[in-house]
Amino acid sequence: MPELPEVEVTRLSFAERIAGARIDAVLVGKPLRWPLGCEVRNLLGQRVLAVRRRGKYLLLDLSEGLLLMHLGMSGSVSFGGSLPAAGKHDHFDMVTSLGTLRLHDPRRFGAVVYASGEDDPVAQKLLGRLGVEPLSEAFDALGFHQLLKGRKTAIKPLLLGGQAVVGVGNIYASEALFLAGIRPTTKASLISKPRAARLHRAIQDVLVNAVAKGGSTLRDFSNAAGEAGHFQLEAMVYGRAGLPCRVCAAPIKSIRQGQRSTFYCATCQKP
DNA sequence: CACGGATCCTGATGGC
DNA sequence: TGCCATCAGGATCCGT
Repeated sequence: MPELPEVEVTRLSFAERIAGARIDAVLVGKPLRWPLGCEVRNLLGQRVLAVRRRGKYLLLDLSEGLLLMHLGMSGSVSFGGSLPAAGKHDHFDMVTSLGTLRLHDPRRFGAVVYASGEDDPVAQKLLGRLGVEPLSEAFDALGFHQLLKGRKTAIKPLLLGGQAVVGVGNIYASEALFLAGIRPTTKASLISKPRAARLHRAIQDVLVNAVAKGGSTLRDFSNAAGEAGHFQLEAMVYGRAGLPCRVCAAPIKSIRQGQRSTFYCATCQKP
């Protein structure tokens, strides 16, 4: 569920409410992708100063450290003053003076990791190789084109890799390539400067729109306050195999790239 | 180093 | 309370 828009919508839904909270208790459930990396008692008494985002990570600035949260494939966060008792898929509860922050993650590809700060090797291992933020000034069309020129792989799996740009996942990669009119199988190195500029713009547009709409989901995404997203009502290609293209009515195609499904319109998107 | 594939885990869905 | 195969929003690790 969580690509950049969902993570950002989640962040916006609880960042202000949790700011200043004192951590009173932490309950861990089944193991997540990586171990917490510290004793629970090290967290107690610390304050949550702010919540930031880097790629698909949520970064909770604590008074003496940093908590990195990742939602994996199936994770969601809730924050509130009266959450129900932890269920079988609630694997991290942080009870604070302002409410409980809970990570719900059936598949457990998500993680909560403690680091002393962003320079901590633990944090660097997770954040150090991430590409540029797509909604920041640092994401520029020329630099993006330069990066594509050096890569032989197909553009769609490259977008998922997180080295050229972070935050674009399987849904928005297909959507952005549709908006840009580029076939997902096109070798990155063969994309011309104007087409790279179009893709650069499409990535920003699709992500900004998704954040504005409250995040997507094919199923059950909701933010930390329990409100659902609406993007699925407007997907141009994702999940629409065999259905008519919303622009030209040709049937949307579905293929596999790197074990992931890709959707595109063979008419609107050129190799 | 760049690339493709296997892998972690649980649940939903659809064919039989 | 049927069983089995397939697929699902991510990202790392391991060969080549």
